[in-house]
Amino acid sequence: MSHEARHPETDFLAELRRRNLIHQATDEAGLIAHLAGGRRKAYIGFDPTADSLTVGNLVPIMLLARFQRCGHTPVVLMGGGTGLIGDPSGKFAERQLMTRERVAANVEAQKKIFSRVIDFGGGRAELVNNLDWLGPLTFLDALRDVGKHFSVNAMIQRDSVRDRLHNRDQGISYTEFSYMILQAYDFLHLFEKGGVTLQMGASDQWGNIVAGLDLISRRNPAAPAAAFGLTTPLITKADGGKFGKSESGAVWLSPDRTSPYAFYQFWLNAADADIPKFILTYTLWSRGETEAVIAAHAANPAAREANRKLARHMTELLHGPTEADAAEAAAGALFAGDIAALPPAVLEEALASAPSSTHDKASLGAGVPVVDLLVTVQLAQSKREAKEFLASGSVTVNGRKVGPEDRVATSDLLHGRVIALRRGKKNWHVTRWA
RNA sequence: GGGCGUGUGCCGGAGUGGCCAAACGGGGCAGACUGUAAAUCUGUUGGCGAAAGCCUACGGGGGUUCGAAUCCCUCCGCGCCCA
Repeated sequence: MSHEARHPETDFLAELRRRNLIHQATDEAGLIAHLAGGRRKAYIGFDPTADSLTVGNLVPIMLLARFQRCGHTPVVLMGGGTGLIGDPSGKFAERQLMTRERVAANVEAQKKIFSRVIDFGGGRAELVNNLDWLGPLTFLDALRDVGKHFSVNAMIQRDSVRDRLHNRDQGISYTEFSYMILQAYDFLHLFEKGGVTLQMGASDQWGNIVAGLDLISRRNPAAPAAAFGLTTPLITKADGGKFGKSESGAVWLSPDRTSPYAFYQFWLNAADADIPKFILTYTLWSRGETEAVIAAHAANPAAREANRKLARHMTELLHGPTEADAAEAAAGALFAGDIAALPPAVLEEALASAPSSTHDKASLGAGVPVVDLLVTVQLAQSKREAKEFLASGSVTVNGRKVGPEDRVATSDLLHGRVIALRRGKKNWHVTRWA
């Protein structure tokens, strides 16, 4: 792993500013001095709402990685406790509670992702679960020690709560209303017991972060607490679309949910106008490198050099060099040339990471209608849709355009075992016959 | 508690007894152009079927009618006004 070097910058805030990653910060001057004063600890919380995380979570994850590369100690906070309650921020409706088993399983599954970009060796980073301290907390203790410091008057002013209070469709339960108290308590706990002095997060977490700082200062009225908050801006796309969605839905960070191939494609397909921003926001490249790549892209976007480098970098970071190689090879084989002309070994290797399925070779004898194949392989949702695709000339078999009446047969097999289907410009599917 | 209004496809929003699987816009998908880009233009957008057609669908249930998203009853959600 290339956890070391590569990131010569040591001034965390300067690095973030260069990359336009600071949205809001409390007492920025104080924070600069604080970080300059030694090795510090900062944390970001992650909600275990699913068994994986998406590219939408990548900014905060990378934020911790950057923090580490600047010589500090990142702390990953898993919301094993708060996840049992549910964050009302940004939600228009009360959510159904997840079971304890579900939350615990999600926490375990998410843990794996962090070690890909953060080095947990030798105490260089920490991973904690707030269930460890929220679990034992009794209701009475929470009300006396924590709740007493919160003003309901202030709490109902919070956007996340106010929206729900004024929303005629959905109110907010006492449970979700209490969420911010728990999250504030997390900061207090980590500050007092763990020496954590900075909480970071996406801009929608500002309220929760400030609530934590508030609680810390109320609990320590004598000493002005050296605790800080920092948020990153919301990542938007140039065309106004939501970042993090591909044709097939959300882009996840674990390979079982989004294959390295699809992950690579996601970055490769970034719009020109988004490339500079994505490079600054997500890569770990040095100042020189980011500037060079961005300049090259501006000079000749059609070469797509920046797209490829970005896709390669991100895929390697999350899935490792071997998977990145495969994704790159597949992209080259499927989009850059004549697939039918590739030698067997190259083809086999190139397609290793592309979506695929296995079929019975015997059925090829009579010929399999492409219409049916498209459906079974899920390149089309229904037979009617499959016919539509075929009629509009959007389907190819081994790079050859086919029509509604066409069938695939033994003669279509590449090297006796593979038939490559494509629907539309970018949707490939490799069928293997045995 | 009373009155008025409203609930349509992925979303917004027309439609007020047959011509409605439902105008129009957005989004999605596909084609052309390209660079696996953006913008633009074109087509398409419930399911099954080669087709005729059949099935499911206009908040839930029931009814009137040859025929209902459209009329009636009732229930539910939401909004506004009065108490």
